[in-house]
Amino acid sequence: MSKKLVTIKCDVKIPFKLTDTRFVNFNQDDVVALFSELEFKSLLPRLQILSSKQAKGKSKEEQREIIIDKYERNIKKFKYHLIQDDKEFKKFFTKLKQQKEFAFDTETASFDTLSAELLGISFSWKAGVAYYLEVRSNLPAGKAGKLPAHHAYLPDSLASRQAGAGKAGGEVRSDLFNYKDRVKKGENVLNPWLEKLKPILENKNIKKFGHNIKYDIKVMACYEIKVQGIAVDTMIASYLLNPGTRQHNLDALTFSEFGHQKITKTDLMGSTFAKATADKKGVKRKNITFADVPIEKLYNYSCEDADFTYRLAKKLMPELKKQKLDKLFNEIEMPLVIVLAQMETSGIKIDSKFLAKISQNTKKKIKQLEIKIYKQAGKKFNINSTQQLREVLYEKLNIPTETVSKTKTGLSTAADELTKLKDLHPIIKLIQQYRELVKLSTTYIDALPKLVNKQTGRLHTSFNQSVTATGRLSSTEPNLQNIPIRTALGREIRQAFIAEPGYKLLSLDYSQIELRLAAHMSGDKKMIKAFLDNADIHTMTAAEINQVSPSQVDREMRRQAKAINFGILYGQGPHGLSQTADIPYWRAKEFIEEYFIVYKEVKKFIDKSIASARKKGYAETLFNRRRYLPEINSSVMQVRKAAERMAINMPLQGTAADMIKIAMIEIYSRINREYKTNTRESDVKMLLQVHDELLFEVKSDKVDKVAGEIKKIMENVIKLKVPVIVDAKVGSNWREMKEVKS
DNA sequence: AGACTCACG
DNA sequence: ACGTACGTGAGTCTC
Repeated sequence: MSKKLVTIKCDVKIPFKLTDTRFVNFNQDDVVALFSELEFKSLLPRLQILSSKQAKGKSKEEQREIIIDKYERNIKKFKYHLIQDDKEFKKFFTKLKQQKEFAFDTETASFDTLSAELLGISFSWKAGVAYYLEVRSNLPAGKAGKLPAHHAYLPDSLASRQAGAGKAGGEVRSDLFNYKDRVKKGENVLNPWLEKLKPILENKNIKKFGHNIKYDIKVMACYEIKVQGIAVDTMIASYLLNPGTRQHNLDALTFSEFGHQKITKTDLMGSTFAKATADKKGVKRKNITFADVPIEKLYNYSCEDADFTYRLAKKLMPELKKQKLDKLFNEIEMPLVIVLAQMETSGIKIDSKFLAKISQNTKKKIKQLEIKIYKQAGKKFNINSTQQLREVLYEKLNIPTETVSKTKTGLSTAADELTKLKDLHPIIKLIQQYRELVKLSTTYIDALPKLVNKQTGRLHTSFNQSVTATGRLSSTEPNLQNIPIRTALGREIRQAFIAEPGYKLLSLDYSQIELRLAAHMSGDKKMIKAFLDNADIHTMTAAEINQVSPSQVDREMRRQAKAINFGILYGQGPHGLSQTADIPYWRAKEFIEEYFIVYKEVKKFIDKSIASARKKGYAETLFNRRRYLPEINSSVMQVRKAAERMAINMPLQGTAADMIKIAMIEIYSRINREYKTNTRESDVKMLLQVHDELLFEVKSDKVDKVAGEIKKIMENVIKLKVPVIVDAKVGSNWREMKEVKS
């Protein structure tokens, strides 16, 4: 009997708390037995290996070797080929040429797609068969160079930037195409294998499958190969089929769909990704990359990727069709991939000097606040620690806590709670100011300049297409969808987002798109009329629920009406409204009742959304995007109500997301058709998407024309029962923007 | 790794 | 009687 314990993380659903996380220890052998019995396979192979006699008492490193060995025996049944010389390549290439569709996957030395050095590419067009082309020592030397700040990614160019072959040396192994001669003559030629592959990868009629294919597109673009015929991204296919989960990585899908456990990156590279604790201690972390993995292991790994990407594509596509998600997939999500690739590659220019200046000022102010806070508290403490702050406020200073809500660990110190206390003690306001400055300073002012790409001098975010439950995009490293705007210092940060000389930033945003969609989808006559009359919707709502004429609506009434209009979109109840509108509970309750009398069809729409989600098991958008809501039938009221709110919100938020995605695709095609210059640059670049806003960098003299064209595209994505209004603004930075008159 | 807090739509 | 708006990502503290 193994005594080794396995810790399992469990999400436990319990009444009134929704979920909680517990860690439970089990005997390892029991877990193996249990998982087998339940056919719950995900961890099974690994656990079996680790509890085998062979692995007992071995070090982590030795266990890793055992796992890899076992894995290599596992894939013996597959035909994975390593292609290293021209003879093999020619044989492979003859077969590739006959294919109408295939999966491919690129392996690179780093994860920075602007300078990712290609190590190899794997291909598969038949389950269980794959080829890995090693190209790392075939790179043409002497092509090192800087990316121009304004390189165009697609349609045509990404400045060549291949920094020779690095450590592998610029040895040219091939004599295809008289390659050596051409290099000697100083001709600008690609690696000969890549040159052969280029027409196939660029052929629109040959379908390509990939997993997170945006990455491979960007890598190939570094080699001036413009991948076309992008048919299936299996990550996105999985996302559309099940948007609620985040398990869309290839390893997880391979396992859940085929019961095959792939070798993981960690197994392959050891503790490369292990925590950066070593960094903090000043110990230099080993920087292992794919480049350091022996080719015998790497080719199997890569072939497995291509193989299972192919199999997944073949399996998931019929499933998408069956669920009627194929149109959304083929006409929105897949065409969007290339748009996002271009946006990420373009990046946005940042005024780092300006941020450095703000940083200094902010740091000074933070120091001053610290001193004042310590004085008020009567001692020094870490203000960033909620634990210590809680102790100072609620114990040392005895600030009354009747109104303060609790978190799992004790009394809350969140902004809302502090606002309630702001008149009770002078320290509260100081802490509020301190929090704002520290937040902006650490998350933006100091963080953004560090992420500027050295080659391009610009900030390149990643847009993730398979994260959100509603169909929105998300943005990481850095998140450029949450750049401050609500406070004065926040707006200063926006000022650091600038355009190149000779260019302007152009912003276009949908005006009240979710409310307009609510009007359209509910068919509510009063709401539709308000939008048709181009009236101020919040004023109209205020007039209706207070039963006064619009001219009698004061600021306070409008503010409350605005809160209720937004609250409705999220299924908010009286308590929530009383908080956001800052009115008593009874008043909020009255308001909501009155609101549903005025906007009868909105109430019906809400009820219908819930009923439909209950019947079908999912909420859906106008474009058939789904969000599964199994909990809408929960017997726990809390849980059920939460699912009902999601059923109300998702069709609105999700349809808005669908609309802007369609607009982006159309705009992208327009830009490439009309604004490509002869230097393969573009006078118009799409830079960012912030849910209902698109940000462009546009040649100054073309701003007016472009603004009009884009506005028209955005407004006409779909025909609604109400007008769709897009506001256009232009400026030399993201803060000071003036309306563009059309 | 989780909890908390807070930036955005 | 419960808690109370939807959707994200990141920095920091704590263990």
